[in-house]
Amino acid sequence: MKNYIQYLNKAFENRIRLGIMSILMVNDWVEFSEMKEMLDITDGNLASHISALEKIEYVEVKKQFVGKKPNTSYAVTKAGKKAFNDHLDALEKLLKNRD
Amino acid sequence: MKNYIQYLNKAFENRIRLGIMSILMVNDWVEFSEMKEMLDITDGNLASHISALEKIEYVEVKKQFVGKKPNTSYAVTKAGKKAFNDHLDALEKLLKNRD
DNA sequence: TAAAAGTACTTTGTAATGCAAAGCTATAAA
DNA sequence: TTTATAGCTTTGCATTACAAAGTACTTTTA
Repeated sequence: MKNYIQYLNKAFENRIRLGIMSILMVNDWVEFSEMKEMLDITDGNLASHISALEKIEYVEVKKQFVGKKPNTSYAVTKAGKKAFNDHLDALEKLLKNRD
Repeated sequence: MKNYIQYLNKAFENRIRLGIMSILMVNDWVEFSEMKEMLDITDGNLASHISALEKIEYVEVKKQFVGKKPNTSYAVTKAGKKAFNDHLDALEKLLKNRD
């Protein structure tokens, strides 16, 4: 048997980061507050996980004003998409292609 | 959108425990040394993760002698199977049934 | 028969991680 | 002028991860 766990991406081990990525994989540009509500976590907690994904360039940020209110939105980068798909492939192999 | 991350099982967040469970889901009674080799981790590390799964009764242990050597084997319990399948369902929903 | 090796842990120590709560900055609305 | 909103950052504490070393018992080897 091949050791598939080595291909799992440490960045996606945490449930919140898994949630963030799975949201961003199917939604272009999601707002901070929207994401916070979807995941049902504190703003500080979300900020720290998002910034971890930002630091490794899996997520990009857009800051703008909507009307007169500040608004931050997030999207997954190309590298983030690849990394996440690779992770899902590894997960699938781990779970199904066992011999 | 429903918040699916809440249904993920904390016990399976770690990659090694995910590996242990996915091995035990398809193999009845796997030996300590065999598992250690499959996962390619230190014996101490394996022992601690296994004992965490034992403590919550997702894994059961059988100690015997094979010839004259001590031999420890592990299997997933009924509760462990259910918990793991529930976790996989949650994962799948998180990743695919997004709306 | 003494030393080395194997099996399966347990203990120790340290670093990393997770998270809530509080604090902060800036603007805007009441 | 107080309060609210948005989005963080900092703090502090508890938990987790993991390597390395230690342990106990048995067996093999020199």
